[in-house]
Amino acid sequence: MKNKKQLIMNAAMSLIEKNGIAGLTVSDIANEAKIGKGTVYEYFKCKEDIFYEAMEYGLELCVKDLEKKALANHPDHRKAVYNFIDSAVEIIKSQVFLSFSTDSKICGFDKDSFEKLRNTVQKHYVTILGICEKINQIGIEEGATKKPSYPLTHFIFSNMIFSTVMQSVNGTIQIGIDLKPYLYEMTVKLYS
Amino acid sequence: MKNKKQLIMNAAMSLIEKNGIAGLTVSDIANEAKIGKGTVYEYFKCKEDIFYEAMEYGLELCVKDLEKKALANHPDHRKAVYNFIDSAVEIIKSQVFLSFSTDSKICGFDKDSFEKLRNTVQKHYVTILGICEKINQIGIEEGATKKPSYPLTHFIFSNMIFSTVMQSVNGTIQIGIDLKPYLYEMTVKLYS
Amino acid sequence: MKNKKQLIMNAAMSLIEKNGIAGLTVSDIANEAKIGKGTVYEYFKCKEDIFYEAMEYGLELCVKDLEKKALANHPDHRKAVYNFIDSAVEIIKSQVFLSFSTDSKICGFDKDSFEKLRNTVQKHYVTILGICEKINQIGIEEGATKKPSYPLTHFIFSNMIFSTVMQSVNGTIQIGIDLKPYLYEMTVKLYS
Amino acid sequence: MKNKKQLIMNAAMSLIEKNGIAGLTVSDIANEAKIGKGTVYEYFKCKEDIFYEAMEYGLELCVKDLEKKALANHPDHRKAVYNFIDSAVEIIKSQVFLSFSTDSKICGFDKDSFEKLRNTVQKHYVTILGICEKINQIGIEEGATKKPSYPLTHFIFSNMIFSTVMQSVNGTIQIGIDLKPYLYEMTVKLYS
DNA sequence: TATGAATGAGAATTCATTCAT
DNA sequence: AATGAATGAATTCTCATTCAT
Repeated sequence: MKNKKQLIMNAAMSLIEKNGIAGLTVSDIANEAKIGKGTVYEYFKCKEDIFYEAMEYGLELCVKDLEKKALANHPDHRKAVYNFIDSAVEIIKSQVFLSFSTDSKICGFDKDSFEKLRNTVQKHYVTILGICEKINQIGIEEGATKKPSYPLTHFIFSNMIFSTVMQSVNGTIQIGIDLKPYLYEMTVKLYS
Repeated sequence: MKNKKQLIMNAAMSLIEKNGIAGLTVSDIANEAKIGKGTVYEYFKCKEDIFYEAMEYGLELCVKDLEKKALANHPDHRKAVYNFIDSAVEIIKSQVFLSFSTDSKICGFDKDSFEKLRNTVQKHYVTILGICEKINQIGIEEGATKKPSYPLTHFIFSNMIFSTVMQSVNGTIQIGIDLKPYLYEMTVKLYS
Repeated sequence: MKNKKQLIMNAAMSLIEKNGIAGLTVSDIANEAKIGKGTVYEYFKCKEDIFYEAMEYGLELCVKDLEKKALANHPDHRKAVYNFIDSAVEIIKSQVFLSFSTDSKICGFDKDSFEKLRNTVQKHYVTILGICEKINQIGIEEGATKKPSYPLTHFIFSNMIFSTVMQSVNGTIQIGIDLKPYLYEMTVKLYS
Repeated sequence: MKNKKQLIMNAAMSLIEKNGIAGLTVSDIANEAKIGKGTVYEYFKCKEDIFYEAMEYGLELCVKDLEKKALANHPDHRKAVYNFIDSAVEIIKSQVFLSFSTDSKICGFDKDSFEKLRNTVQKHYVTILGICEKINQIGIEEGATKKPSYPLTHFIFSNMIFSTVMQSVNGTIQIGIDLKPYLYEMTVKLYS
């Protein structure tokens, strides 16, 4: 059984997805979590803390998931990128990508708390870039890609995947072709 | 002199940057715009309309700016990409990129209004992709790039520029190297 | 017509008398003042400020009243003391005596705000002691009293009047005799 | 070892002194008493009962203390008044004087409970006036004072002591002279 | 047109009280 | 007996919106 804190954070996440950050209320969170309103305050000092802790919690879960799935079962390079994309789809759907984005500056509540969140994001980015590097390592071994001159390429790779997947999932762009092979093709070019 | 409507929208933008969407109030907007609170309601039906109209307004300004700058003075391919990056920096700093992002789903207020905003975004994306295509046309003429098999590449290009610039501007990533040459190098690879 | 701030303070005073400090609510204050709840917050930052400002305001009114009445129409010594008692009855009934009492330390909200209130009380005490001195001056001229060796006597005099009147008004003590002549007699003894 | 009930009442007293009545919470009482919150409700029906019982309990202790100390060791009149003053200082410091004061009408919670408290106060006043009478009896025997025409004088005497001591202890008045001899002098005058 | 005082619905937060352990 | 997690009613406070001027 999940503990109450996680229940509250999950409820908050799911409500943010439904109503946006400006529409998030503690009453709704309590209802969604099927607990009393007062109970929320036994676990969190204030509403903003729920937001920021939920972001950090979701972020951690996602990065762990990404880490586990991307390189599971000794994939070849193409499979590893596909896994990365699949994981990205999950993450986007769970809305945690929000916290990867510095748009959280805008979505968030105040600058101080945002700083704390940004630090967490940066910490997790290190892990993500490490995953990207391992994926590219496979590509290098296969002769498909090269080692990039700067780690920034890994960053561009992960951003390409996440931004494309996000806009595809959310319908901002309508794409007629199969995304995965195309993104793989682009990946190979980026690391060429 | 700007008209009142623009004054209000600019005030809203600047406040969103400072306090986030959850912290946006009509009182603050009126103060920032140095007009009366009641006057705001002479120009906008409700607070959410300010948000959405400001987004659309800013978006339009930005895309126009992008269109004008990127291809000004018959640039070569590298210069055109550099111009695109410069314009992206401006756009990011003005926070309008928010509306490009489907995170606005999360930042926004309700799903119906979001649909309207998304349609505007899609319309502008067409313009942006057109700009990207024109830029690449220059690359093709120089022999630096090829015509991509799918327009999605233009989309990936613009996302690469915007996401990298955004995170650089906002400090989520610290980059030791000079961004422009590196992004140009990646552009050439993407379109190879 | 009284201004809104005074309306709110009067409402608060009257409710404190009815329900005590622990029972004071902003909703009740708004209802009593026949204004909207939000309006209260246009005039006061928070509930505690209403309490402290009302105390200071009431205190000032009372001291002014005391000053005006006690020595009105060139009274003889007995009449001056009687006037003082009459004014004390008014003050006690209006509940402002609360703020004379350091019990406000207990009734109040926090130590910092209490300090501010105490300073106001001390300031007004100076005025009150001045009134007492003037009253005694009349007694001296009549040969009824003497100048006390210390001003503390004035203080004891005013406390005697206020505490006796308070407990008589509130019914803590039941007194069979006519209070005024008795208190006058005691006054003469104190200043003998 | 004190029993739980007394522990709770002492905790409440000490918290009222710190935070005022409006700031008194059952949680704080439980913490201060180092017992569980639920345990408080094993000994008291509700929060207000703690307040009123604590008042009565403290009052009883004080009056007993006053009774014991004032006339201990066959004091002369001056010594008896000094003892009374010393005891008053103790009582003021323990904050129970609050319940002597009809300001408790304001500090308290509701009128019914206040009636009960007032009855207790009146009962104890009888004892106090008895003590004052005994003290004055000594004065009469010494030829220093006379029997007052009304018992109200005892009341005025005790009020003079308590109000002066209270405001001295709490700092509302700053007194340069030694309080005890002065109050004794006044006492003799009152009973002259 | 422009204003900002007034409002009250609704949000955040507190806390007395209960009850399962 | 003792506890403290859970609760929701009640409270403080906010702020979008209105409307008289």
